[in-house]
Amino acid sequence: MGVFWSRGYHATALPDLLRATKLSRGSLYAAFGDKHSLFLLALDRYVADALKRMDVELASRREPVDGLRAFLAGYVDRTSGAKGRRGCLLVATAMELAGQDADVGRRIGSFFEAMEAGLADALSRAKAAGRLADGVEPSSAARILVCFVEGLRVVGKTAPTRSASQATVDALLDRFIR
Amino acid sequence: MGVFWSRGYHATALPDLLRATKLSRGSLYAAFGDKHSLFLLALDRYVADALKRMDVELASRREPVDGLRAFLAGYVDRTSGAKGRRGCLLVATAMELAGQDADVGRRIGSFFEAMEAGLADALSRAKAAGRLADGVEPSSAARILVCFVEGLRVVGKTAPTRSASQATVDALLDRFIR
DNA sequence: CGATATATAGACCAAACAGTCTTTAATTCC
DNA sequence: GGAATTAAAGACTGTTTGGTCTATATATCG
Repeated sequence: MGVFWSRGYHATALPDLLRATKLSRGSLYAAFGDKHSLFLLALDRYVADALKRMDVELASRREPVDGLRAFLAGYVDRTSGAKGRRGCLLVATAMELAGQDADVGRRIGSFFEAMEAGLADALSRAKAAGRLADGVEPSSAARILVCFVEGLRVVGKTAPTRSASQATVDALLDRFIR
Repeated sequence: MGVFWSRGYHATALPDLLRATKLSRGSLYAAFGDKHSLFLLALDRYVADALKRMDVELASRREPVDGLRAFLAGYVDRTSGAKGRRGCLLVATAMELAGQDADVGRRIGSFFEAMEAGLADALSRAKAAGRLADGVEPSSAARILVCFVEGLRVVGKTAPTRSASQATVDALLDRFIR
């Protein structure tokens, strides 16, 4: 997964995968089929990790606003400095393959849907607790946040400072939370 | 430019470029050097087009709020349906190359800076005209908008409907404008 | 211990890659 | 119209690509 993450699909060559998996050529093909199948597996793992992490951060037992803060803090962490420069397998894959590869396109689409649903849920709970600013609708705010955090990953490629990213996130949240 | 835009750097092969430029192999190398130089030229053109369009949309002679609406409407148009699926050369390049290719990284970084500066300027004018919601700071709002529109391009890869994108943009602007 | 199954290392393949060079055709210029 | 310049077409090169296959070593098991 790591090698696809760092270099993207097309730029990752078989020797890179052999080095990363410490498998021989034959064993790799016996275990995973071909490069594309292996990539799909890596992408699935990346997506599963991301969704699991989001579930923890936005867990319904904690304060929804704290959950949103934790969720966004995670993005600040992953989009600043060297981590930011490394980028995001999901966003890179969306841009590189989602338009042409249906298997990939479906995965990307359903990930965004899942993230939006999780955020909408947390936002509704925040609204029920009276913590949302006037006129904020959970569903559209969730879509805004999805776009915003994916945009953070793009801008993160220029390795902004953590404090700048954090300030941006705080300023955004400030418009939605009371 | 179009062929790099549709397929990305690594996935674009010499034959694709020959077809697109209608040049022979020799002429293409005589005119542009190598693939990488030609790509940089295409990227520069794409960036110049984007900045020029932004300057028009946010031009200081018109109402700043109208300018922001026009700017965002352009993004709605380019990130919905088939256009959305085609994606954005700049974002795709940021994800594919910005981390490893310094020439590309600089161009991406300065583009984001220029966009942020243009937006910050329009937002300050809106603030001076009393059109910004309470507590909105032009500089941080500009950073938020940069992230948001780049995120729109990512999510646009799943070809959302125009009305959904427009609603999201409206909901965001609603938090900043009065 | 000896036979069998398994996994490794890496030779090997055809195709595609970026880039060069030569040959032929089309222009331009006098 | 004929000489000189330019551009086109595509053959060619060495490398690298994803993928297969064979020979060797390692491990498993009766």
